[in-house]
Amino acid sequence: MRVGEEALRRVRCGAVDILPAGGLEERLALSRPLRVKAGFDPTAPDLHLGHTVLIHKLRQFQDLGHEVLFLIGDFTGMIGDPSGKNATRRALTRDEILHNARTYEEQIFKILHPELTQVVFNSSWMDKLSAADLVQLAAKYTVARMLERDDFHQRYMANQAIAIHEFLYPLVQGYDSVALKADVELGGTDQKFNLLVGRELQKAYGQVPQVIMTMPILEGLDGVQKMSKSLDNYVGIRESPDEMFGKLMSISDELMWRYMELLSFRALDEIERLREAVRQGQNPRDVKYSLAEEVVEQFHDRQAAACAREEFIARFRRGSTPTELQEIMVAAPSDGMLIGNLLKEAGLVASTSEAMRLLKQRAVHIDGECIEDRALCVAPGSAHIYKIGKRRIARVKVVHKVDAQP
RNA sequence: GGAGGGGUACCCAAGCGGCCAACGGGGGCAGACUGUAAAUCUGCUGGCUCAGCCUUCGUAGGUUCGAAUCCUACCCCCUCCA
Repeated sequence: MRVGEEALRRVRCGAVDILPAGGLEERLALSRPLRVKAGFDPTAPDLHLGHTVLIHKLRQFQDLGHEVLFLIGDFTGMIGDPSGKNATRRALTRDEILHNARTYEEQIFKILHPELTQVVFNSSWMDKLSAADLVQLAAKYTVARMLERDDFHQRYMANQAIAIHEFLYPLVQGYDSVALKADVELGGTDQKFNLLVGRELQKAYGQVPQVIMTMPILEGLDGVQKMSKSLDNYVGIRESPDEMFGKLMSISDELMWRYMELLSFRALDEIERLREAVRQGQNPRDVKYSLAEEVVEQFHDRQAAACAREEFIARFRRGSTPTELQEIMVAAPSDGMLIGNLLKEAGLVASTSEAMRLLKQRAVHIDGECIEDRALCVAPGSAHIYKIGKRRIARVKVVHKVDAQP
């Protein structure tokens, strides 16, 4: 295997840090498949676009014939990485983690080559580690060096608590690299410290330290915080084309460029051209359309992406009702049901109080007609299209309730 | 072990006997506008049989005509000193 200039450029593209300098070139020159590791915390059952920045990079390594070690941190998940957070994180239960981990495997192969991917769980070696082994591991690193990590440092300086077990996280993650004999480890920029600990530990265990590579962190839909399930600012890779498309259209015009860089396969100069066009007065909406379409296509297919676009335009630009309507059945007593209760029963609102508010705000429509009368009583036997705001819409069929015999 | 600070709605955070369903900000939702579920502006944001009623301010009691606000006990979190 010869290291082509082009291949090297592709692998390096987008990375923030590659350490040590020149290390990647050396490894690639070894002419054997490298063991490329990336770890994922199974804290949420769904992978989202934030993860794909890293997974795309893994895929590029595979395209060059290297082997990917997709590590599911089921053991570390129970510690909860405090990286980038200003507080200790809640530890997950074993069941939650196992459930989440299982769904990961189904999802990653939308991007990765199965035959070049090894899915591994760090519990498989961590569970075997004895308390003595763990003490030995902990002896390989010092408190002072641990406190160098930015978030630990800040919390320490701010007199905020740092639990002892949080120190274990970087150690265990580093030990994973030892156990896997990783050649390269990828991670987000917030993982830099942990990745470096991996190098130290590999050295301490007599291995050649891995090359580390950090990728930018993708901001969530709010454009400020990192994309994460817990902040509900994410686009899951298993979401429907319409949902994905819509969510991507909801990002701000500014954030769109960031997504373009990190999620699109477009060449940099093409992105620059689009930027210029918008500066010249082209509607950024149209650029967003094409971005959303490209991303949907990555996880579904071309046709689904085109449909999603059509659907979006029809629904939000022209205000027409979606082609596929959700149908909801609600059972009402024979003398009818108040509109507030009906909306709640149909699951369109969380409470009758919310229904009342929305009625007052002129947000409720039945068959396109705005409803303001909170005393409106809907008799069973009817079926209409109920719309609340722009996005909540369903055909609600009101049926007769079978009264329980006294 | 000792001393101190704190637990308020989805989150942050005011309030410290009645004007508190609880200031303000974030988030969310809705309306207007629009070039988009962008931006901007406005409103809403505990529940219900909704111009009224019911339940919330760590938990359980108590004082009072009346408590998130005072008292007692308990639980939890944080800091400092050992």
